[in-house]
Amino acid sequence: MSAPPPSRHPLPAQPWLVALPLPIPALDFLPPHGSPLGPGPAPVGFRVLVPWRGELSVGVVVGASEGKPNGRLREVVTVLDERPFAHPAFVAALCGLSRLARTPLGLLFSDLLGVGWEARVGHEVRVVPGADLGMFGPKMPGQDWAQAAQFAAPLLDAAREQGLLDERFTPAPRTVTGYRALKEGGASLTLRQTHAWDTLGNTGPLGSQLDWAREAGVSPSVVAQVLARGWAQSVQLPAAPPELPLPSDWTPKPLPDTLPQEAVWRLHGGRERDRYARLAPRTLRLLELGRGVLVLAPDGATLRRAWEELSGLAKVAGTRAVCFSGGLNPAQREHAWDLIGSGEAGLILGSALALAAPHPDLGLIVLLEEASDAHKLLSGSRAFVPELVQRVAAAGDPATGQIPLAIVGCVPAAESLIYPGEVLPPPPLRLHVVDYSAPPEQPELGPLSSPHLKPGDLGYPLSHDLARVLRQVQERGRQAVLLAPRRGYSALLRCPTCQHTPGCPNCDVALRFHQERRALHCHQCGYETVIPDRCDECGDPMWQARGPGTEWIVQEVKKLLPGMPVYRHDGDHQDDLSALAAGKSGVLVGTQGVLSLDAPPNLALIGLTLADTWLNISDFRAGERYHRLLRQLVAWHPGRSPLTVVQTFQPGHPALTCLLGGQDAGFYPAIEVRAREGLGYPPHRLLTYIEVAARDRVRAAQAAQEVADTLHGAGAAEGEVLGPAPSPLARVRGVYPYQLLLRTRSEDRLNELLGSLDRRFAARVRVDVSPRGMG
DNA sequence: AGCACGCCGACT
DNA sequence: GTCGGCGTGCTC
Repeated sequence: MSAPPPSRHPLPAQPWLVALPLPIPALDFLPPHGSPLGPGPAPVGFRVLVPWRGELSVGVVVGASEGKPNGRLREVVTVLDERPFAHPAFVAALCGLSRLARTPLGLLFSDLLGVGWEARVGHEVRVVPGADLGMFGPKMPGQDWAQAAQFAAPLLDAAREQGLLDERFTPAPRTVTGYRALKEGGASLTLRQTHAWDTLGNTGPLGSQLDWAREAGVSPSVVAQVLARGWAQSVQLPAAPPELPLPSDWTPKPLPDTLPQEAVWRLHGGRERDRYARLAPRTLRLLELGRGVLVLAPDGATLRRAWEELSGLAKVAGTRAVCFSGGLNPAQREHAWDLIGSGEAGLILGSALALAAPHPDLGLIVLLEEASDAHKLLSGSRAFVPELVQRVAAAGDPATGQIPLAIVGCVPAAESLIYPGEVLPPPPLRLHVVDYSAPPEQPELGPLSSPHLKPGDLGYPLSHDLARVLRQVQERGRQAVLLAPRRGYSALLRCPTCQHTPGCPNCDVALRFHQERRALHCHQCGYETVIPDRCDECGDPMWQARGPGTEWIVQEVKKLLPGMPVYRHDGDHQDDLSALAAGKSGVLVGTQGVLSLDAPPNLALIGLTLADTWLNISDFRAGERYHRLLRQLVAWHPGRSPLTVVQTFQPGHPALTCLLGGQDAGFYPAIEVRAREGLGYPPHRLLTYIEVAARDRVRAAQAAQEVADTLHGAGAAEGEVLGPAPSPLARVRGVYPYQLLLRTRSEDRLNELLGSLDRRFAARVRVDVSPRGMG
């Protein structure tokens, strides 16, 4: 950070590879001349300032350049850090993924490094002694150091490129605007104003006019007058460290550490709190040894609960816990990062953004709910966090090697079963299945089955069984939660005469019906329209709703239980649930998102109104996802086991029946692993999704075929390439996507095949090496 | 991502 | 004759 002496290095230094937060590959820059870091190895994970399009931009050093030094390279202007800003294992993981997935490294960095892209430095410039900047115009730096901000950045860069600019950088802590008393002022002050001025002089600078007024015991208008009359001025003061979320007081009672010692291990089953209790002794021991523990959660709700359960351990171990996620403001992020990098905070809990955490000695990474789809980033890189976490753990520390990885969650992903570990026993279960498909002589599936129902007389969308227990909930003043498979009133609106369903003009999907807004809404692109009076196919004025959504269920419950408070919680609408949280009787209707809330304390009943929606998705993970939802539901309440009613047309699905059979959380994933063997699905093969899309349908189809031909030309075997096929949504946001799937045995093989696609095609080609939620 | 360059349609 | 659409290519 000090001024580089204006001497030139005689040796041609090896360029550094620098990632910028842009969707481009890492670029080469020469080390800063005169820097002590110059001739040594590239400072991986350190941030640098580099010339970029006439200005300066922050980048992260990812390694030494492999190519031969190109004569026209620019130099790094300064190194911003004194220790790695991103963990070297994180950098290595991103480089590896970037190579395999053909994702620009900069895109991965901008998605996954959530702090530090703003250089917090003072920047001063002057002309190199003896040089003349006159050719750049009149307003250029002179012999004395001056703030760089006064000069035009492109002109400074031109001088920099010519080697005519001397620059120095100094750490610039965050500041806040404050107020300081001046000895001399302008117009004279009143009595009160003099008092305010006096107070400010005695206390020293204060952070705001309001603080100042409060301190002096006067009204804010008085201090404003002191300022206006020139007896005080605003100054930049170093900002106090921002407040970070407080750790919880709670610590789990000490248990012996019986967890595995392997490099990668897992812990599944039981209730969430049981798993944290088992994890606590290992975490505590590592923290006491001064090592770091990083816990990664897929979503805000899981992170909040992990923070509740684990953050109290840090204090016991004599260190600090920090929470790092998108919820922090920039000042908090910088402060938390500083605490991590210095080793002051040993326990780090966070979202994917915490994966870069530069703790100097990580002793364990804990990945929560590895099967959750929320681990799939929705932003540009579409990275899958568990895949990255594995790479980070494997890359490890140059000194200590692989970082141990613990995979912890409700139900193991089929991919996790290869690792050693433990499955905790399931919590007590009270489950009742309502069979919508069955004639009445079906055997009883639970304590509340009604053997005398006639077909078609089961009740829909609330079955008679569910209605009866709902009435009991009301009579006894208890609480119930009903899950509907979707928001809105119903899945779709259909003409009973001609079966026509209004579709989205942009996306070729059926529009969802929203009763409340009297609107048809596309859940794909957001298109919204009013409900047409008549079917635009046959002109019939009648419409019929199909497939219950939250609005419909709310309406049914209100009809069934007059006087019972009914609340709704979904993506469109969140009622105030404080009455439920206080234990008052009521029914909550929501989508799967209600699982991110704390279970209502008096919960006696959970109803899954139409389970089949989780199975009808054409995705080979549908069964796994459905099973996980069921397990999460029955383990939701931390202390009791509410009656769970599942209404379904497929009561024999193993994802459901294995719960009734008392199997543990590892049982169903093992079934999945066996079933997927013959299908060539993960974990037996790596699945890669390739999308070829263009505005013009024919061009997209031809390019997709060309991609397939290229893969076959590169030696792809029968069964390694599937497709191309038009996407199930024939048109999305105005483009026609075609899709291909690769099923490869190994990463090397995948890399080989993808290598053949490293050229231009007549349509946009996108590769996803960890696809989720597709057929 | 931005931003420039470049090549074809509707307009002051 | 230009203005402007977005396809293609580059940034060290």
